[in-house]
Amino acid sequence: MSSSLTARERVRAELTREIVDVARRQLAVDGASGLSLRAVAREMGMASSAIYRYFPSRDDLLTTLIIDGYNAIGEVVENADAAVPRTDHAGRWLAVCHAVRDWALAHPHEYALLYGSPVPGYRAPQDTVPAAVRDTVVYGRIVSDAHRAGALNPPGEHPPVPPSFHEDAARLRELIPGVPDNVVVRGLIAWTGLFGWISFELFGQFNNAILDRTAAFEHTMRCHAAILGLPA
Amino acid sequence: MSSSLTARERVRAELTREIVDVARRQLAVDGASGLSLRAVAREMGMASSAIYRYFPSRDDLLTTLIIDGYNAIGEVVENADAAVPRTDHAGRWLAVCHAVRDWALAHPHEYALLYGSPVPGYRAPQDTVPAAVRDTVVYGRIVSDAHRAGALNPPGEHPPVPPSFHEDAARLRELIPGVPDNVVVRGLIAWTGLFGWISFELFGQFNNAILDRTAAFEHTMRCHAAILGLPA
DNA sequence: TGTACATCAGTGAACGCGCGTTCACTGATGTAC
DNA sequence: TGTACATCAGTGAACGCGCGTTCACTGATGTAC
Repeated sequence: MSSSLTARERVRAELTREIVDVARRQLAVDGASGLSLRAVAREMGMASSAIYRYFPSRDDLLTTLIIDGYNAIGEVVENADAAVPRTDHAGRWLAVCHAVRDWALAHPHEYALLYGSPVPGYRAPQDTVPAAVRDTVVYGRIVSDAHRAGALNPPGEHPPVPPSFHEDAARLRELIPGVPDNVVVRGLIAWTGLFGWISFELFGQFNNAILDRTAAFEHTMRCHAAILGLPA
Repeated sequence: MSSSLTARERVRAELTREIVDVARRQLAVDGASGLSLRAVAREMGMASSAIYRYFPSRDDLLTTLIIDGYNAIGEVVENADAAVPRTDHAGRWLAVCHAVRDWALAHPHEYALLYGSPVPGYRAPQDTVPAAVRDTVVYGRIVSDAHRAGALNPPGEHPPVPPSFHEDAARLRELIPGVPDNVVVRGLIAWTGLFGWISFELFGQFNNAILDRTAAFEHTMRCHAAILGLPA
């Protein structure tokens, strides 16, 4: 119960949250390498050394931002999926695609922190893993739901699966239960294709090449659904 | 003719090259944000101000590194393509895929500079464009060669093409001449899938998920070829 | 309810570091006659 | 071939800035009796 917290504890929780908020705002403006404890302290009107009462180092603050970011994407994806009828698998896939892209366009630097080049000198601790797979679980569930509904039939030829991929596919089935190897690959293709697209769009590779990106994205993700074998 | 250069000009050209080499080595170790003119000067045993006789600013040096990087990828891709018989279109595609990935694994920080998060505060000038599309031209040629050979038939359903994507597809046909819209999309999917994969692998998204990455990559790119409709 | 002590938040100065860029200057290389 | 002048490369000091982190200290909040 929150009323059982002492005044000190409540202030501490509040200030911790505020530090993270300020840091996130600076991240949004300057990018990860522009994030500095001193700047955060300055904006909060406190001594730079005071931050160390809340975060033992800059890297810990970064870790918090990363976990928050993954959770933000995870939440947005979960909500998008939940808003579509369970049996409309293609619709669910399209909804989550748009959700990720919209979030990325609204938070480009946060997206870059999660899916772009690693921050030099920073080693992500294992704590980020649960948050990092939160969205992935949703993609996997959509595909395996479709498979369980019996309507999943990826078109075209399927090259023979090499033995060692068979092992990796087995591991990936923790996220997409029950589907055969050729569906796992198509899932991988959709997954890397979704984020490959967004990264290309955000990082400038589509400049001078694709103008109506929303339309091109929508169409491309529809094609991914067709390639996955999701009934339209 | 190089013998017509004065001694001064020859030394200047040599030193310029050496500065770029040292900078590239530092980039490889510390990443883009760790690249500093002072460190380059230190390693070359000259005053930091001397660098300014060769590059007007740090950004200009970065631009040179970026252009060199795109050219390195372009060359590697061109060579890989050239080593495969012209009519083996799937083989050509697989060869260029491996070429890009091998280069990226060997030069992770350079790859990140080209395809990762934008360097904060750096605006890429228009000069980088010709080098940046050098590899893309090769992918486009493989697909349009296959199309011209009459053997290109992307399997599965093709969602209706929205009008504004039709316009973008027309622009993209400068790189993949002659192919219909549905092939353009599949080309986009293969392209974003290739780089999406490599970025995921390099930036850590495959940790704890895919172990034999070379096998998984090979298989996935084979599937991309099948999806494109390249005869195996 | 009041007092004594422990815990904690926040301060401000300091350490030690690195950076990009400018500027007046020296000395060597190239050019024109 | 030799001299006078212009061009250029490289120096070293300086400007002005920012950073992460540590440390001894003050003063307020919480706890135990």
